[in-house]
Amino acid sequence: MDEQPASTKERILAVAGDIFGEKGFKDTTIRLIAERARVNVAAINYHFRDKESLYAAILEEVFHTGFTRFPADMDLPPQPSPQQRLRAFVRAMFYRLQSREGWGGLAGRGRLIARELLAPSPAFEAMLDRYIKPHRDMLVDIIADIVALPCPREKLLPCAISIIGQCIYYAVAAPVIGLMSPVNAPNEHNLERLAEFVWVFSLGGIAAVSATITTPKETP
Amino acid sequence: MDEQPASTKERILAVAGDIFGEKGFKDTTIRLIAERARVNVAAINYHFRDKESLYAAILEEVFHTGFTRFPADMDLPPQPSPQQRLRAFVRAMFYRLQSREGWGGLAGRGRLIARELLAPSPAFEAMLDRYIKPHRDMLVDIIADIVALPCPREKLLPCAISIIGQCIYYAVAAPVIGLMSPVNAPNEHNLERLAEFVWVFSLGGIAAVSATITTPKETP
DNA sequence: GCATGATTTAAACATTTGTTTTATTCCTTC
DNA sequence: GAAGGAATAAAACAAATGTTTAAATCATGC
Repeated sequence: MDEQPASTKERILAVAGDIFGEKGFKDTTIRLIAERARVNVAAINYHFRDKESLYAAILEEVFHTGFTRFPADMDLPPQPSPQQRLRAFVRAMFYRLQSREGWGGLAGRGRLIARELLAPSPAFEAMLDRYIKPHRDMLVDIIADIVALPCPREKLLPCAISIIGQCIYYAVAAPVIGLMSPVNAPNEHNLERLAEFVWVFSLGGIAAVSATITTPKETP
Repeated sequence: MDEQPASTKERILAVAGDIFGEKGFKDTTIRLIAERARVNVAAINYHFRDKESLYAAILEEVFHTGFTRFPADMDLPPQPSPQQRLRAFVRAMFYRLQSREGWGGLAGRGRLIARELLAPSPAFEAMLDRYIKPHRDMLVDIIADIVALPCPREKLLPCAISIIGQCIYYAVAAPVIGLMSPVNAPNEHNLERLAEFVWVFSLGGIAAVSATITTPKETP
């Protein structure tokens, strides 16, 4: 967590991300960041004007590194099937949210994203356009290819929400899942297994929804 | 929101739930509660010792009314099929989290639950044993009946997490879903449609997972 | 070597906020 | 109707916290 000296500014960025993720914006104090980064409180305001700007800088950094290190087409073979693309998408999402190198696992930056979903900060709205919307569109494209039927994209959006929802739920509810079912707690060891499960489950979900498109009837 | 006079204590309970849900524990100030409840600040400490005890009282009330008003077997016909029981379970979950009479919709108590998942308070742990674990077990039972194959319950737990995850995601990410896809924003009007969708999607997911149990092979 | 600007530090400031104190009012009961 | 406790109100308190100030230190270019 606390590494080599590095520059003051870098040390602040390094620890602030973890602390913001762990405690949320309001609960995070400039003084705690200063202490963990071994830096004077005023240095934070000097380098990043105020607490809110520091937070915005963190958010930008978190999204950028998360999406560049784990792109949605991560580890895909050439000419992948839409099913394979969905698997890569889900896997990347889990890595981004849960792995130590991604957004930092349980106590780290993955939780910062979860917090933003619950109560978006002004700085978050920019991330929506720059990262999240294109990412969602990519997923809808994949789903459309899996369904392989003429179908308006709006009908596919709920599928995308359900898939993303499963992934993000693991990030949001990590503490509670850990308490209630330690085996399924999202962490480095379970990552691949959980991603695989969500993928299989979602393929089934898409198939079921797809069936209601061809034959617009009630399922049992 | 601000109704008749009622008693001081009741007025505090009524507005505090909404405010805690909207802003979270730390961001909620005793003074704001006092103002909205048209009550003196000291009255809050008088009736509920301190802020944390007030919060614990709210949490207890929220879980109790949520689960009694919308039980998991809500509106079920006699001798329901396991599929129907799943539908009722999902529907009750949506009503609990999203409807005005339940945990209070977007700005209300549903968000309070979402916050607890993300960062459980000490008071929340009691709710786990009293409400959440039995509720989860009920869902696993339903899934087991749908799968209708000899299968250890641990294998079914991820299904339960995926289903609950979808429901809760709508509560957690309501603000962002509202921004990105207003049509699917969880609210009183969409409630039934969203619940129906999650139900169909989940039935498909269970079927897909079920298939991997009988024939332990890879899906495409 | 020094002068200038960037960086860091310690201290102080101003505000917010949970809580307590003390006095006053209200209500029940004898 | 008076007494006594419960409830409410206004004010004060103490701690936490984001920010600023002003001085000290460091680094760089001449």
